[in-house]
Amino acid sequence: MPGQITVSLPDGSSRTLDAGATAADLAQSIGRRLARAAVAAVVDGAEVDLARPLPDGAKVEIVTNETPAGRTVLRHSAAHVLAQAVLRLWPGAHFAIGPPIADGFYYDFELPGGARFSEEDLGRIEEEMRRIAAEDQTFHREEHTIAEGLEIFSDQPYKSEIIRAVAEGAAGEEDAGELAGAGERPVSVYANDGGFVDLCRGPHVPSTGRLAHFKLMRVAGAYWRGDEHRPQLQRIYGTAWESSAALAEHLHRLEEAEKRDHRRLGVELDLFSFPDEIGSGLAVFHPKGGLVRKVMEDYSRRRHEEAGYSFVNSPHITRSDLFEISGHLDWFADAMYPPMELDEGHRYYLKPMNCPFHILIYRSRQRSYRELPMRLFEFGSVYRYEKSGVVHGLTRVRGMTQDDAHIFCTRDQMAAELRSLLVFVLDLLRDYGLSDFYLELSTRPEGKAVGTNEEWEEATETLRTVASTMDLDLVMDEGGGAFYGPKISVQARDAIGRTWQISTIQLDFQLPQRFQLEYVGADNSRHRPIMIHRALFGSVERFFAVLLEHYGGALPAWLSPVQARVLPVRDDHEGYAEAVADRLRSEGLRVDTAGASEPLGARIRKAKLEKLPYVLVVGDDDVAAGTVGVNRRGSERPERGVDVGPFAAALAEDVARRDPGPR
RNA sequence: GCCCGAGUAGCUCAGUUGGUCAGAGCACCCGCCUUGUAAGCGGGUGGUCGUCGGUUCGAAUCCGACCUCGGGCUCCA
Repeated sequence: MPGQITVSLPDGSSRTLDAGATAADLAQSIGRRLARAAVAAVVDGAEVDLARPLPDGAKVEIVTNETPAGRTVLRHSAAHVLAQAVLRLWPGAHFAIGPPIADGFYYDFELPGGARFSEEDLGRIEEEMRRIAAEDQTFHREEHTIAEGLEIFSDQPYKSEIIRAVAEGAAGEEDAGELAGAGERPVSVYANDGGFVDLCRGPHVPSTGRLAHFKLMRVAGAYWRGDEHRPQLQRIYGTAWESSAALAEHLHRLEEAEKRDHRRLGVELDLFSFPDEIGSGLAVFHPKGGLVRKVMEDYSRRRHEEAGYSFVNSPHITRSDLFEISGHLDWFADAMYPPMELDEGHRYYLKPMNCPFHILIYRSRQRSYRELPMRLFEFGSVYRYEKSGVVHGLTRVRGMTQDDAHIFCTRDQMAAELRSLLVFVLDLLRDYGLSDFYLELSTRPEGKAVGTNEEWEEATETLRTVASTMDLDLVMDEGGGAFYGPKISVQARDAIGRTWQISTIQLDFQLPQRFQLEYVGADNSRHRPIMIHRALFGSVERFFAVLLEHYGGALPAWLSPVQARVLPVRDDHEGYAEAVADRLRSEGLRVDTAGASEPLGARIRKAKLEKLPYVLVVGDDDVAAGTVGVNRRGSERPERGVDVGPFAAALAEDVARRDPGPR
């Protein structure tokens, strides 16, 4: 029928509309609720504004605000409004890029006269954003030529730079969200009724009035194009959601995440601290934290022993010669503590890595192919002079202990060795309670690497092949390898879905050459081994932090510093409480008692705040019957009259099996 | 390293414009209470207000430098 178009919907149905109808009209024709929730549309596979007229025969999908794609549109639009607000408040400000990100958005600015945002400015900016939202300004999309684009943004150096990058076909991925399509008029901009124009590919919500549930979170510095040699801009982070409930839920999640922050739990549970007197990024572990570490390490040692590793030890400090040979002083020096001058000009360095030491152990005598693979393991403490701004709790420190091992093997052995290693890694991590993994392959860091292209290619391909057999997602990290070789890292998602880099496995053809390592083969001639560097925890400190956050401080019984506390109801039950504690200790359990100087409720509360797996209460009935009252972490109500012997045996069994509960 | 912010008792925090502003709760110590599943009562110890310097008659409060921490950027186990 002339004057009408027909479009098809995702459910296979089709609808007929007047010619010139937009995606908004389509949504409206389907239902008011859909129209209200609609923020954009996907027309024949491309995301477009709701105001775009639909071509006849198009496949159309309405994007609603509560979907991931819809939230992205909301957030991109909110970033746009943020920029509009800032330019209203600071006339002459320059704005750079403002993309949506996970849970929110940001925008980078440069204020006139070198002015800087402070946290207090966020309130004013947010107010201005609300005003713009209240004005319900329409977003108008326009497409321009390069020349027109440069004219529109003639007073905006960062926008101009992006447009010129498009013109030269050199637009990076970062810019992609900022620009437009192809063809003669590749510069797409969005203009608001208020006279504000931003470079943007879109789509945007139809008007600013659709944005209501947003909040500015923080202000931070950020280098232009992520390059520390370029100007530093001011970045404002915000979050935006489709409803106030979704926003509130997001803020609540942030609060919950804060409660399981390992730095906070470290203080609350008396596990570790960072005394100022020692210096930034250098932790001390208190008795309870030290005990958790010991349990972690003991189990790791046991597993390594079973997996055919040999245990070695090496000093924390070495003469510079070692790191000259290894190449660390050429490639890693800026992450090393400066040297100590000793013994008439000899320079000594704290070690930032263990590998050269293990290499010297290998090289201490002639090796036969019969000894390979040789797996040398050490809990090796290393020191790295991290830049002051990057130190962060136990996850980024200046002194750490790696569960480090170096495997020396033949080229023929390396694929099988890597494969069994990956299985070993994942199996071990699962025993500590992590179960959701993916792999990352880091390739040659251009300009910061030793070795030939062929060697890197072979090493990288070997890792890729092995990784691809693991039935896990594999993502690329171009240029993220170590200076001597590519690496696979194991990333784990924790209980609330955050990802952490845990293990790293690096394949190295370089250090064996630099140290001229050899083994005598079956053919009676000398060959060069290759090396695998691997740390499964990454560092004991970081892994400790990850586990603390994963469990929210409620460590499973096998890792818990105190597995059960016995509480006598009255003074006269203390003897029995001690007897119960001793009975449990005889099963190898870690148990303490808390006498009746405080009311039972108060002692229960303290034990709960310490997140102990079990609190055992003993009173008259228990003394008479040889039982305990069991208050198990995570269970609704306590269980009375439990026989001590079976309880002790069951708990000991849970510990032996590294049972993950109770939480 | 860079940008923003913060450092007041072991912890969490109050301290208006510089002048009894050195405080509270928890923790800790001492008493009393003798308790059946998340805070019993009373008393007490404890801080040169991150450090050093400056402004001032007078600084926790204003200024500067440094240290440490937090949020980011860059970097990374």
